[in-house]
Amino acid sequence: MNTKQQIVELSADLLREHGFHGFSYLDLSRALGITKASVHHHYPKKDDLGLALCEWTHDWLSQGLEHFDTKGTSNWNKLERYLQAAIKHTLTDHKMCPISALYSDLNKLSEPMTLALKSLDDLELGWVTKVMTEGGQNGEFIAQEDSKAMAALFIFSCKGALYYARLHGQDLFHQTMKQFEHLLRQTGENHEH
Amino acid sequence: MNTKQQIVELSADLLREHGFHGFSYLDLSRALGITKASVHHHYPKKDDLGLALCEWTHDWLSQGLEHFDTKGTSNWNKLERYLQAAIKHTLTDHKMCPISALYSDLNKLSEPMTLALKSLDDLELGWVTKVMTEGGQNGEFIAQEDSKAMAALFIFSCKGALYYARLHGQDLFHQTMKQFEHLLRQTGENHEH
DNA sequence: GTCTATAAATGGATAGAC
DNA sequence: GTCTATCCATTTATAGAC
Repeated sequence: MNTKQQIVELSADLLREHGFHGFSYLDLSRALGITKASVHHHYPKKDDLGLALCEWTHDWLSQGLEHFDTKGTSNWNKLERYLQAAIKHTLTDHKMCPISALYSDLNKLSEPMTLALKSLDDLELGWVTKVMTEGGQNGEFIAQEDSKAMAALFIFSCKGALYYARLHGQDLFHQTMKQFEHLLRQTGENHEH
Repeated sequence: MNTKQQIVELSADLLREHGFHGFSYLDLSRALGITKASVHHHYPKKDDLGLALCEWTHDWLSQGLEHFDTKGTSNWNKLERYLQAAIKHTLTDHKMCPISALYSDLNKLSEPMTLALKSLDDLELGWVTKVMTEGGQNGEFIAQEDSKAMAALFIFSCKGALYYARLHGQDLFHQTMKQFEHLLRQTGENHEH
């Protein structure tokens, strides 16, 4: 792998651990065994690196969604796969979702990065909306007049619960999403594994 | 108002606009017309200031919750008052919730501040849980096996929607919380104003 | 592509005079 | 309580040699 790719991969890790303003060119140079000036050669401004990270996140998210979307599974199962990925990523590997990581620095991001972030949201929100719509139509979920709002409810609950889990423990995450499932599927039963 | 109080009040504003690491002693000194050294005299370390901000937020939150809690109103009305305050604060005045602002910097906060933040969460979550429990018992809301999980769902939805509203517009906030209301109250009707 | 060297700015913090 | 002066570390960024 060439240096430029290594820089993005490493930055993606550091982004998810510390946020965009939580790592520096010095951190990158030390980890890669090169100098700061060399990092600047590949990404002159940190904003260039930031845009590359948005592209990286776009690919990361697309691949994830495609994987959750496997043909032949129920719509609820798609959401469960999303949640399982979130659990592994955040609760096990202790990394933030890269979108949440970028949101942490929202007020200091450049306009191009802000726009890129918005389009990442749209990708994620669009996917969950589609799942909600289909699940509502085939009777898996309760009927929804506004699938996008239900999708937002799901995403906010999941990401909020992941944030709080860092201070309040993992149980709160599981209980919150179990509650969401109950509301969405209108069943008193827990889901099967 | 003495200087020490002025510093906290101003810091609380800056916290809600830029996060805890998004403002500096220089910002404070310039706005107050004194030097950095004078600010340090009142709060030697920034962590001291941070703990004072947690206290300030505790008071701010307590007063808010007490206000929403007026006797004789329905439990749903209490949640509506909470939402109205969130709307005014964030969508109108363009300030973050101070708890969310502190969460933005979670990975860089000192341990005392992290503990203080957790206790702020507990205060808020406890209040909403009580409202959910009472509303469930008197038939206002759907029956809940886990009021705390429902409270968490409400808080995460509200705060997530406020975050996203900064990029995606206010409609997403209103639609999301309308969807939550529908799930909680099991009615197809919109709420009266 | 990588290096040395350096610039310019910022942020937190302290010593000591008034 | 406030000031001047200063320190030290960090971060982003550039010039120019190899």
